[in-house]
Amino acid sequence: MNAPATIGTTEKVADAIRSGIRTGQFVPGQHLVEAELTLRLGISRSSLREALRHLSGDGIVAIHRYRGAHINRLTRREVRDLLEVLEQLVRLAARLGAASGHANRSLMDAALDAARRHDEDGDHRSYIAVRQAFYDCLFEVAGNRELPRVTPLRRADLFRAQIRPYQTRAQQDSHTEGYRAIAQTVNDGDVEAAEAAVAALFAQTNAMVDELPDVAFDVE
Amino acid sequence: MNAPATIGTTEKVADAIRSGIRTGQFVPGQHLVEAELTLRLGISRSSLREALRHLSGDGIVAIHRYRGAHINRLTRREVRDLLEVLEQLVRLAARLGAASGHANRSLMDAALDAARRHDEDGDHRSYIAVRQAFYDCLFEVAGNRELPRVTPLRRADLFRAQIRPYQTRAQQDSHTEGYRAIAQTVNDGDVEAAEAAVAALFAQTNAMVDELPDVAFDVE
DNA sequence: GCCGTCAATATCGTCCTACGATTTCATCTG
DNA sequence: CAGATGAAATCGTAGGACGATATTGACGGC
Repeated sequence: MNAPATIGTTEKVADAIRSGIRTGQFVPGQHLVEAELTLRLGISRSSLREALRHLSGDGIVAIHRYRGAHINRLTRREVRDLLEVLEQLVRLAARLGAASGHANRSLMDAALDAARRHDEDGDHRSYIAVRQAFYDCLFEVAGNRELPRVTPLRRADLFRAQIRPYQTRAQQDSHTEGYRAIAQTVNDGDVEAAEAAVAALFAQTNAMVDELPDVAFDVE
Repeated sequence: MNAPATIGTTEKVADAIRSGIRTGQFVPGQHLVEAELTLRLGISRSSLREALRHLSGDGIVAIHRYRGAHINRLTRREVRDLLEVLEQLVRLAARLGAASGHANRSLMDAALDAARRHDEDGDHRSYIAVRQAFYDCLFEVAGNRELPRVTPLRRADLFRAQIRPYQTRAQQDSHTEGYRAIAQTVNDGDVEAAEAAVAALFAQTNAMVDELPDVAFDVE
């Protein structure tokens, strides 16, 4: 009864754009012309505009009156602010997950498996899958249903898309390893270690942001 | 250049509904019939639907396919989850605000003034104004622009609306005093005291939630 | 050659109508 | 009274229309 009986056009379109950002089909800063998108996606303008309005609420697209919608492109400062908030929420999730002893071991195991698989093939697509699976599991284990709603993961996808050209394979692996460390400590039920693992991951990410060139970000 | 040149219909409608929730014009659980709202607000169905889609992103209204939109009504558990997340974000804001020594004293002073004014007249409308002003100031002082975006304050408004009939004047005053304490500690630049003040406020709110009757919440 | 003005064009914002899809609800039947 | 049934209400999506505004490129003055 809680399952969405059928999926609506608006959601499909929003998902298409969101996943398009992750796959590189849409690039941050890109202008989204309504007429073109309605043709490409085979939908009406009404549905498209509803979807864009939905995405603008998540901070994924920005809508300027009479200038239309474009995929957001974050400034360095926006990224820093985003990471600062994200860290708190992920830390809370890790804390809750570690504290709930009866946690779904199997879920985190799945994330660990995904991480291992990533180590093997090392594709960018699999990196995305690992990230997605990791956070899904973490929120599931945390058991707080508000958390996935407010956590700006989709907005963080923008950041991921922006830095992709400048991210080395080593950095990616290191990041995945960070996920693994968090999953491990959460699984062990070690609250303090879990929080420390989250802090370490974000410290690393923040350091990377500091080293990235200006061109990776939008101008102030 | 960063100012929204003109305000669009969609935003106006969304604001109307949001403020309608705060003023009691719309009540949690209420079914929103498109035809009626378009008449009441004097807008087209397209604009209304865009606004509703926007609000659904904030978790203020829920949209079920072919059954329309209704103002969300939170369960006790949803409120607990919401408060848990909210506390972390407000704590971050307080920490940042207290740490940034050069903070806008005048802003927090305004919040304090509002709180004092509330103590005098004690109207519910002024309570809302205090709350709004307090959080606006806090986020301003914190200086993190992602914070106001993710903080589920609008969703907390739903909670406020639900518990209004069960909240005593003393509880309201106590809550306002909590705002005052946070503002004070942030103004003083005392990071630890600020975090403690936030924790105290939420401990109090959580205790209140535990004591509220079941009828104040939506059924599981 | 550079800069401001101005018209043409592209695009958006809003309103409107239409119609199939689905739920809701009163009614009928056994 | 339970379940079937059909009408009404409501929603979801499509598509067209038109004014409003931003963008672009041409034009002329300096």
